[in-house]
Amino acid sequence: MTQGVGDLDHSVGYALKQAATALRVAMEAGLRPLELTVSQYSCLEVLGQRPGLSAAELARAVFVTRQSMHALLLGLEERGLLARAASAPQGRALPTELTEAGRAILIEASAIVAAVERRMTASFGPEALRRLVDDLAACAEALN
Amino acid sequence: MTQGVGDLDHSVGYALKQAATALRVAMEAGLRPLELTVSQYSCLEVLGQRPGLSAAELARAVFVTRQSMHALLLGLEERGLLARAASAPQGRALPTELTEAGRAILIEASAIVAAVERRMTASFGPEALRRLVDDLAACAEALN
DNA sequence: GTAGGTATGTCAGTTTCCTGACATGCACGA
DNA sequence: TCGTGCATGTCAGGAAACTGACATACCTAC
Repeated sequence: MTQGVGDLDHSVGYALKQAATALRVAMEAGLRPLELTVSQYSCLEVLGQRPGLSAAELARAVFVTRQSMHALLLGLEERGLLARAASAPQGRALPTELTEAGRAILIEASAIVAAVERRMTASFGPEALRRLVDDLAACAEALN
Repeated sequence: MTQGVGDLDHSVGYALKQAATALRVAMEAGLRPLELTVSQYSCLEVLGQRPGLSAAELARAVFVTRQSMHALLLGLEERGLLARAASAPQGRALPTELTEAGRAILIEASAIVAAVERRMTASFGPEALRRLVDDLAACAEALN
């Protein structure tokens, strides 16, 4: 079992990196007019679907450290796109929510990202698409 | 067509990011004993399969800018893992090749990464695996 | 032959994310 | 009650990637 990775054209890892990079680049390009980075958009999207999340919970959902999320939140709060509770209802966690401006820009951004995803998977049928999502989730699950 | 992304559990983009992140984390952990970053390993792996590539070609294969690849190559060359031609046979491109030490560490690293990939796709049959790779390649293709 | 376009190597500066560290608030058991 | 452990928020420093810029080498068209 000391075999190597083998031809990159048949490596799952390489294909995964290739697809993820292409998606990130396309999202960056699409979101640039809104002056949103992919991380910032991800933060808004998660917050739109799960209002009241703390910075640490957001960080886990967006796959960054809570330190990075902290800086991200400062920027978005400065732009008036979200608001953080001034004091913690319980524990230290500060619930965060989108402002009206945040919801507005999220609608635009989410439409842009949805269009990118549709372009990426235009050749997939609904069943193949669902299977791909499930397979990717299984990959992540197997490594955690 | 101004619909948003929708539930993240059913979003291809989110699943892709999740899987790619899990893979990157697992690779970082596996490669740490060799004191190799994922980018450094990727560089060695590509170079092992396609000797003589230039820095710019390597950069494209590894999905980084040629500036980043330049810094990467300096580090790997300093460690004696690869050697770059002193002058260009034609044009400005400097062919790069692995040294004996580079080939040796690549064998170790490639085995580690292959093990991670196997762990990630342990629940997949050969056909499902090939289909996943093809689907990911199609995703990348559709965005480029 | 010369000008324009493209590809490469390299330097510099900036951004973004990370690791490390510390303080605070809560839960649990001795 | 008190100490231990854990999660969170935050500050500081460093590593890794990026963009912008410039010089060089080739290739094409005029």
